[in-house]
Amino acid sequence: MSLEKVYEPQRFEPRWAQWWVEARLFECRMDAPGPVFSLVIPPPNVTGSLHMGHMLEHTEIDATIRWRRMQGYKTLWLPGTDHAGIATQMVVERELARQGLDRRQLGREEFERRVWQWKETYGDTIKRQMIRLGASCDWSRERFTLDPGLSNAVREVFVRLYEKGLIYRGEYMVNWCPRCQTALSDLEVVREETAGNLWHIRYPIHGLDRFLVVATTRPETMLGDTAVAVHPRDPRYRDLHGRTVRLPLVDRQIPVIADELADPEFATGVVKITPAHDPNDFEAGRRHNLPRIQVIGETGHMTAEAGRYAGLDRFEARRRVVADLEDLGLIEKIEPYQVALGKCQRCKTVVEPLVSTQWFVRTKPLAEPAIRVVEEGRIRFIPDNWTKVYFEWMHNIRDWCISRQLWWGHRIPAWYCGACGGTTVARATPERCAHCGAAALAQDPDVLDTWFSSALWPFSTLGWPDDTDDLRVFYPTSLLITGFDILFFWVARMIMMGLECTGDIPFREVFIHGLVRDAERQKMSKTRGNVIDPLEVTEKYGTDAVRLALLMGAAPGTDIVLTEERMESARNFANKIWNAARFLFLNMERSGVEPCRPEPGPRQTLEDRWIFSRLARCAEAANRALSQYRYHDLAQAVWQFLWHEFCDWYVEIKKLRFTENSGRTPDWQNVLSAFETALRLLHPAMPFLTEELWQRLTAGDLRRPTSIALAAYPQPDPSDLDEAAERDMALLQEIVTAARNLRAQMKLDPKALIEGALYSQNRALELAREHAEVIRRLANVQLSFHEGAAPKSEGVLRATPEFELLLRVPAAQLDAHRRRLEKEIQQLEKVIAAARRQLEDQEFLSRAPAQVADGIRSKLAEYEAQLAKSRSALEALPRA
RNA sequence: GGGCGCGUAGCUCAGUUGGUUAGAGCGCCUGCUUCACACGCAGGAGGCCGUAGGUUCGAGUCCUGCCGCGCCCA
Repeated sequence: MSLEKVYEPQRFEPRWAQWWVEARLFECRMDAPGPVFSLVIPPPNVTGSLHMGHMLEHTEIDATIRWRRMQGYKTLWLPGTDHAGIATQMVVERELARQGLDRRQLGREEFERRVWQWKETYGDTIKRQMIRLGASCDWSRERFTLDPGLSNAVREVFVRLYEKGLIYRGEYMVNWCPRCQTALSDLEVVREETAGNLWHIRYPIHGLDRFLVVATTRPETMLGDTAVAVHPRDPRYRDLHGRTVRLPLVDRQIPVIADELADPEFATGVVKITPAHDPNDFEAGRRHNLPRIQVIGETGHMTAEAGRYAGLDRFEARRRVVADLEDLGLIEKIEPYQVALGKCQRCKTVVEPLVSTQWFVRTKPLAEPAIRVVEEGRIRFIPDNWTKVYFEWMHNIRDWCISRQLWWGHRIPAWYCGACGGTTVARATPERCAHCGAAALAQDPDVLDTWFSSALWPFSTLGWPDDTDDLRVFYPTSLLITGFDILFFWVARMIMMGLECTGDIPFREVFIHGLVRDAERQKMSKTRGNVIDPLEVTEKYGTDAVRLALLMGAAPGTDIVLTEERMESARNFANKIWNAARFLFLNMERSGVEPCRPEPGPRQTLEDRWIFSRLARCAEAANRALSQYRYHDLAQAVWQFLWHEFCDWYVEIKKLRFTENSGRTPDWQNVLSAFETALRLLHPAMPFLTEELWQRLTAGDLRRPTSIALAAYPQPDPSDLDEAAERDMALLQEIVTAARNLRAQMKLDPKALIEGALYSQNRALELAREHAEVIRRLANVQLSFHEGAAPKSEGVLRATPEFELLLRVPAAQLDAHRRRLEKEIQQLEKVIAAARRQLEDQEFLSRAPAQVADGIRSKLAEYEAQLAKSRSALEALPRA
């Protein structure tokens, strides 16, 4: 029965983690009662492993879902993983490269087989880690984006959108990653400010002995220029409209066109137009019917169109082009220039804008209803400022490139006819071309953007497009908890797809959590080497401690700073609770009390009335905090209650009440009931510790639920609130603190029982007399009690509006006390002056609510009384 | 360039609709091997709430400018 002296979470956390899964505690039964609360996990990358960001996210989700479950909701937390196309393919390709293999050598089928193999080997890592960390999800409903059901949903959506004209195929400029060999969506390109140059190049004007100087950050693309543009109203160049210039190095005559793309303010005001290698130029090329000359190929090497530069890497080509231009005297100048380089999110290779044929989602029609549901408040973002970010993006949304030149993912369900060239899009692999009936069909080799399947996650995981029980019961889901970094990637797209496919919103609330940072407020990243491994610190401090450390910092709208100190301090809290329990168990044995059903007894004492009143307030705060995703408030509320109210005062006072072989007294009933309730309040934040202690504490209760996770979450009972008890207790605490304070000031021997006297003409006197034992125990002071004011005799006096406390001490070391009194008097004079000034202010009196003025008046009276007492305490002080 | 946000104790952050001596955790100082806990107990120090104005009887809280920092989008 007895506990180890120190909290050692490693001894019990793995055991409960395993039991929770084996006992299938968190699998949602369809016949479970209560209102529904459902949530799908933001699916982690199947081949990845858990990092601190996941742990924060899962801790917040888990706290919320455990709370709802305890409140009696029918709860579902649906777990699963994402196939993460590019990332996973990269990992496996790297592995192949180590064996000297290339996916092209293996062929598509064999490569896919290898990736699946990889998934089987490493795909469970995340799951195992989540289980270890206590995530209370329903593993019977675990999903993977490439599961047959989910793949079916992907096809269904693709076909539907294609048939509605919301998915189309076309030749456009896309972001191409030369390393990954695939197109990327705009979102998958990250901009990085990089030091570069602005090269000013002279283009000889045909028929004139002049140059037109263009400025560019990418000189190698000049080989593909098919025009130069000036602003139509730029007076400097008006005479040149319609002329041509000779493109150096390639000797091609290209027109000078007038287009607003040219910014007269920027550099020379002349811009070269390379329709095949720049999105703006691509559009300009269309406007002016310019040819597109592709000089850079898919691997980032120059094409045959680049003439003598053909075959060179694009950056090498840049050096050569610049050198050659310099030799020709065609470089006017080179200025240093900051460029926002687009890089591949995955591999950081500089992205090459290329024209190619890809599949796109027409987003505008999907965005409109998705904007409306947020405007109407049917979906709510928390914190609210994300709403604006969402609107901003949605209003400026661009079509979404969804095809990827990868082998790992959902194959695009489109077939091209070898006979008529027509496209057949179908749910099931078609036998014949839908247009000409020919059997010569070849499926599009590409796969879909991973986010396409992620966008369906809230309903594809529940069985859509079939009309399943799960879908009917759990959709729309109640909540989504995720990070702001995937607000556009994922959240916005889920809303669009949810509305389009199911006709309903995918979730009602979206809580956006912060980023986990290190002690220097740096983002945690592998490249910085400042990552904290969740499993490692969990091993060191305990899962509960790491969870609490995360929650303590998780104020909505702020990032979370996670340091060793914080985890240590949370671990100390766990140890405190552990030892409080240890103390109770030791004393239960002495008193002959068995673990049993905790039910409160009659409240005969002040401390009992007080603790249940405080407990009710704590329950109120905890429930409110959880309902508003204010996890730091939850942590703060239970911490304050358990440590600074329950342990520091309540248990200390109860030490007076416990006697040997007393049996189950009302004191015991109340202590155990209060502690058990507090454990339930704490459970969503610290599931392991609370389960361990609760199981032991209630072992004798045959009617209890099998786990604290299934016990009721405490709801505040207004009848527990006891203002009088709280006032009395506060007064008693003030007396004890005053005595301790004086003792410390006087540097008295902590072990010596000191004589003292308490003077008061109100409640404090009676209260202190009734609780003389408590004061003696907590302050080591033996008091006598007197009505009225303290005499101006010798002694150190602590004066409050309610009482004066006098301690008899040797007339030494009084200076510190004198200084303290003088400072206190000074401070009081200051606030009294301020209060008086305010009360004499006619404008304040006439405009401020009477309540406020009265408040200040009574405060002033208090200050004045206090001042008088502090003065007399100072006078009473014997001269040293 | 456009947008969003932040600046409160040495550090990290709370501060609900403007109102009564501005709070917490960590750190710091002093004293304690008090029969649950030194991962502890008790006491204490420390803040012109970035800056300059404005609104108001009253501003950490609302408005504007400035300084510094961060993020997102082009």
